[in-house]
Amino acid sequence: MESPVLSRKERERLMRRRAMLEAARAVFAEKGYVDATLDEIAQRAEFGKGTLYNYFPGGKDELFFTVFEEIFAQFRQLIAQSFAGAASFREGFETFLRASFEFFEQHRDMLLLVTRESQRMLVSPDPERAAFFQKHHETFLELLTRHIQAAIERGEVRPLPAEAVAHTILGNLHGLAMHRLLKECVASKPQHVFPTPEEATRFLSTLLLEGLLNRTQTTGKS
Amino acid sequence: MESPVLSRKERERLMRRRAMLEAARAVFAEKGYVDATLDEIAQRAEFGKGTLYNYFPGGKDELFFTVFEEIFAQFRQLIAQSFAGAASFREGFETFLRASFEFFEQHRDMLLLVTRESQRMLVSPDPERAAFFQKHHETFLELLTRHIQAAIERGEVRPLPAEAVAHTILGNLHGLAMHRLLKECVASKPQHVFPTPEEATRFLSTLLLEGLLNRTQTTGKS
DNA sequence: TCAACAAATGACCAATCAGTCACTTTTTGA
DNA sequence: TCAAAAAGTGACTGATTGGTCATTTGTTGA
Repeated sequence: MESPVLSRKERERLMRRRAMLEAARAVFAEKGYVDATLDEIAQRAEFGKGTLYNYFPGGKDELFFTVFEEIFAQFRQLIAQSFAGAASFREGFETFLRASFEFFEQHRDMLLLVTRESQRMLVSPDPERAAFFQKHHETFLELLTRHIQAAIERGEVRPLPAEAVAHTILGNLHGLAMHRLLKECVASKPQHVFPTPEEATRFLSTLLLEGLLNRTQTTGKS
Repeated sequence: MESPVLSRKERERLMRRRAMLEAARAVFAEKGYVDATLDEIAQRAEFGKGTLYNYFPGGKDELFFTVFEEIFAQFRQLIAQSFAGAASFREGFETFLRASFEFFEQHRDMLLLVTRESQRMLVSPDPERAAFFQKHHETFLELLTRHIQAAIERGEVRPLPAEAVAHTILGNLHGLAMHRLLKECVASKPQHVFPTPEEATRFLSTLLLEGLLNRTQTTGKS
């Protein structure tokens, strides 16, 4: 990002850091914050536990926060790119949904990690943790709110409180992604409801943009 | 429920059980499952820790599951009552939303508890916990799905997959309740967006039933 | 080659806490 | 009244695990 040339040592150090973060992400996703142990992360990264502290002096917390910083940065980028250059709110919105479902499908471990920890941390009794997650959460809301507010002013979207709409959209996205993941995991029903990101997008787009009420009743039924 | 007359001993035993469950609920809500300690629960209930094991031989887990059984039972009742006797889906749906927001407002600790633990437990690595929460989650979905499916068949609601709609509704409900709670807690913005359950209901009802898109564009703007 | 420095390591320590059980207190009913 | 049974108790134990640091291993450059 800043300096184009790094010494071999610096590059190696970054590689090791990366390996540790990958291991941490995998273990956190599989076990959750509390049940994840530094021993397992160290083992998975093929380092001694002490070495972790060379790279992340803050220990478990620093690893955890860093993992989330990266996930959140990716998601912020996803929001920005989806709406950039869209001709209408609807178009940007559907691009955003599609990209998100694809993102969660490709990074299932992140979805699990976010589900397991993000909501929980928002209301953590530890004020530092709560503040970290609330800050990022608000950033997402602001990014989305901007586009929604603009769409409302253009008359594309109903005049509802934009921030609440943003919150709703994020909640729905996460909820539906989880719904798909759960349906897949719970053995009783083999297929999940929306096999492709495209179908999930259509469903959520229809529901949120057009509403639940049926507007084609004019012909009557049967 | 079964026997109308209980001996004094039996009644006293039930009262003590109740006190322990109240204490457990409070501590779980405040600290979360992992950080809640049996010592604190015992102290809060004004019993020795050993006594807890007389009433809940399964220890921490049994206390936790029992607390959730009760919350879930209350919420099932709330769903059933809301739709019973409603003239239309819309009416039942709005009653359900209103009752839910009021429920969460009165039982803030339950909302926190559910937020903190329920999602997390749905994807718990412990299969027993995951199964317990998935079972209850599916029951909620089924209850709602029934009403939605009927509304679709009556032509009141768009022909969308009913179960996915149910999932979406539950997610939105929880999400908006959390949004209100967070706005209240985070000091930066003193007021929350929807001060009353009624306003929250109107917002969510409009959004989900009518959709985001503005349908009053015929007059054009300004 | 090797001394000086840097990095890696994992045995160890201290803290936490669920669960146990030998002991104390209360209740019972004869 | 009082012995036996029931209920209550909290100090203790064993297991877990985040974090430390003395030691080992590897690297550098003269």
